[in-house]
Amino acid sequence: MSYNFKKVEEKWQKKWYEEGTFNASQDFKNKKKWFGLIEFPYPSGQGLHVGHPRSYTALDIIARKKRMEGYNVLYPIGFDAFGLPAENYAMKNHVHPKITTEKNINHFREQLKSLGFSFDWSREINTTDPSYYKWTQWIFIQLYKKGLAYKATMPINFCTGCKVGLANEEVVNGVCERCGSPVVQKEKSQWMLKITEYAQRLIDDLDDVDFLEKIKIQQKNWIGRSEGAEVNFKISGTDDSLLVYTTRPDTIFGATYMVVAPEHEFIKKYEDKITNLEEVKEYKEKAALKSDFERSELNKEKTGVEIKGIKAINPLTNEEIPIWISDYVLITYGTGAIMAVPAHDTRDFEFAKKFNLPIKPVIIPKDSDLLKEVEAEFDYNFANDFSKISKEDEHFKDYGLTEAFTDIENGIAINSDFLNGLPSSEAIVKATEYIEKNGLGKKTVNYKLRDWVFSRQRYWGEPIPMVYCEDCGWNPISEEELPLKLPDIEDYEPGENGESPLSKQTEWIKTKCPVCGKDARRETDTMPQWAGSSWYFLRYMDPHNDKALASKEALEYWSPVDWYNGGMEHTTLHLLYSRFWHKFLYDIGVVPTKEPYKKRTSHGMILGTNGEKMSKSKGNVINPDDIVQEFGADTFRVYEMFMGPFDQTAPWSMESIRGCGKFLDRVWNMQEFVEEGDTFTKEHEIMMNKAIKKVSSDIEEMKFNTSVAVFMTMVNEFYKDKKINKAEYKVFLQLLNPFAPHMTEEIFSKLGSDKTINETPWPTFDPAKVIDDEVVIPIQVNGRLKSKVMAPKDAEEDVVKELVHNDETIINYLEGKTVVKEIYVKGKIFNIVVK
RNA sequence: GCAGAUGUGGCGGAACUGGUAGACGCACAGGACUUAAAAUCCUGCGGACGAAUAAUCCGUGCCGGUUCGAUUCCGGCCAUCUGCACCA
Repeated sequence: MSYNFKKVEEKWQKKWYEEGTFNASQDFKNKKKWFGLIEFPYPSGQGLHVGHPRSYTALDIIARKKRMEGYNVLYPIGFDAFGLPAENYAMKNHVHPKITTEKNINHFREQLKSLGFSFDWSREINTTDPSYYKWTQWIFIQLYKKGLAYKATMPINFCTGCKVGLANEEVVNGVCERCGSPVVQKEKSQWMLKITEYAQRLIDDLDDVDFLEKIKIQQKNWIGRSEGAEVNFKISGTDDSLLVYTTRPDTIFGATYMVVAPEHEFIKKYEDKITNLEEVKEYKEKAALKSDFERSELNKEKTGVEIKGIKAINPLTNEEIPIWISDYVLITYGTGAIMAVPAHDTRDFEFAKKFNLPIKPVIIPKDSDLLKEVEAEFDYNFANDFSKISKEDEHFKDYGLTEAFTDIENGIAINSDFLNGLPSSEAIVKATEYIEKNGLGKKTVNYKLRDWVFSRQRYWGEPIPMVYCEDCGWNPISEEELPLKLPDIEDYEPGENGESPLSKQTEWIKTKCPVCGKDARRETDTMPQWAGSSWYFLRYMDPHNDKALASKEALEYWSPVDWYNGGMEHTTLHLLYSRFWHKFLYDIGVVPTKEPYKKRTSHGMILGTNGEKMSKSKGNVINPDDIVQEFGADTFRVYEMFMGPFDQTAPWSMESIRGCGKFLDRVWNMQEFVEEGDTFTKEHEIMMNKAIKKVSSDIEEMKFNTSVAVFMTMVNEFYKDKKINKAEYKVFLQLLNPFAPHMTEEIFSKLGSDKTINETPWPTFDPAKVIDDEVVIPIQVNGRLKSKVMAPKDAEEDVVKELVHNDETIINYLEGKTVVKEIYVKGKIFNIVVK
């Protein structure tokens, strides 16, 4: 009786998808809800990747279990369909992206259905559908109205060969991914979203959600909060000053020069005073020509030019110090200018070495001999005479000044007047107080996070619903006009100088100003791919609503997403962007929760059989269709869950998947010897209870691989004496159902049941029956296993002790030795310490 | 450089809050069935020394520590992977 997976899988899929078995009920009042979410795919021409089902199967298992536990489950699916590949394909083959997208979606849908996922297909969404992106545009307008969307001139990646703006992922090692020409930065006026306004809340609210710790850490690192101070350095001979940001105000006494970024306005301001203006301007221009890649290239020599003719004054030492221009200072961070403390900053140290600038130590390691000497003499200013410190000087070694000393944990201030003798952490506080008290500057917080560049010079994206009028400036179109539909075009080539293809659609661009009614023009840039995915989970709650992005009632009931699984590669962009949008929607009263996702987990990547990342060029791509064809969906699902820990990478193995197929065949063939019986047999009772306990908790902890191992062990047990009864078989099938839904439903119905497994409650276990009455107690001597005895599970020490001392191996072993100590851990172990 | 993760048989991997290391699967070997092969079923399978399923020793990246007992805890290294990266 061999198993025909093709027939069985088709039968059940037809039943599920035609009858809408998994459509989430609209019962908003009487049932607990559970909303499970996976990252909706981009429908690429290559079809589904074997990596997609890993995540989808995992949450499908959880969703199926939750249904059996009585939850009203929402497990939806959709397509994130705007994006580059469709547009590039259109350029090459002159096929409208709409057509390729539709074709690809149809293919994906078939593939997903062939795997038996319990998605609610009645709620399928598509980000390129105008009824969907109407609300993406609506959210943008709300952001604009609250001042969170603004225009700014920002550099774009521009390919000198294709004359087109490129996305970051299209720039590989500084050249264009397609033609290999160098990529330069080109200034362009673009829409920006003020995500920085939410930086602090995006950090703080991580405390309230259940995300994997590594996800929280990555998000925090990305946001990059740092505390420090802004300090003014006077420009010598003027009332003006240069503002810097520092996280180490305790090192100001060691600031021996300053540096401004090439783009800093300072240069323009002092043009007439700078005596080497030509040289400075030349440096500035050279820096502008460098790409981001070149500028941040590793191990590169520092470059810079001194700005001659003006000096700054260190506010604490009152010494005149030089000002330099260098591209190691970034205009985008802090104030675009720094005070350089070469003794205690690695980059400043390198720069000072190269240009022979003074290096003045103001911190000393707390365990150095020199510190003891200094303390004994009560003279923290001993080194003010720098001529004494040279490479030959013994003291120099103690300073560790062959490199910058940056350790904040282990530093003591010296050469720093009122800070002398303080550990760095205290010195920071005291220095900051001093700065504020004396009007030199103030305490500040900085973030690495930049505002979100929201414009793309592309066709296949949501049009930005903004209009420019000569008199009124930028204004959003009226909300009644939404959606602003993407016009159908035939020429997908970019416009002049990397403009969007829409810039050539003269008729579409022409419009009236929404404020004054005069002739005006539309924005031709479109939104980035991240836009549609920043709120899609909300649309699932009420996907067909044309009055709002979702009804209040639906949002109240389904929010937040209970469990969101996705890849680590989306931790810093998609996950952060969607949290930002959600917080904004919360602020304007659209959504009821501060955070969109209660819980976030991640899956590991599936590698090729050679242990490398799957890629066409390496020829190690596994096509899911071939796998389903050869082994069936159930085997595919079981294998992907069995292959290793869910959150870690795992290589594909054709041999191992065969093993999973064999296991399912054995499950099927148990029908040949199943006996009548409506309770567990005595011999299987403990095993069944243990299995229910283990599988139930494994699923919640995503330890699917060990659940599959439990199933295999059980089957081996049933085969030992070819003994299983109907009650045992049924519970076994219920537990296995989330993993292998088709086969288990089929056997279940053949065993004679008026319900499908999907309609039965999840099995429960009896806590009293998960421990054997008799347990094996290992006996160790000096921590090494020597023998074992059987004992009742709650046996007291004296009982076990007697058993142990009657054990022949142990008697032999203890001969001629002295027992020092005996340790018994109830039901676990007996250890004898001997001499 | 910073942050995070990982390191256990030939391979993928188990091991609860410190308590029998190697569950389960793959590969491999032997056997049963078969004219034969495939499939299936049964058995073995970390290493050393053994005829041995007798005893002993070694063994969870390396070195050391705590403990009756360490894959697990602590300190110090090494290697690999993934993010980020001149963030002052």
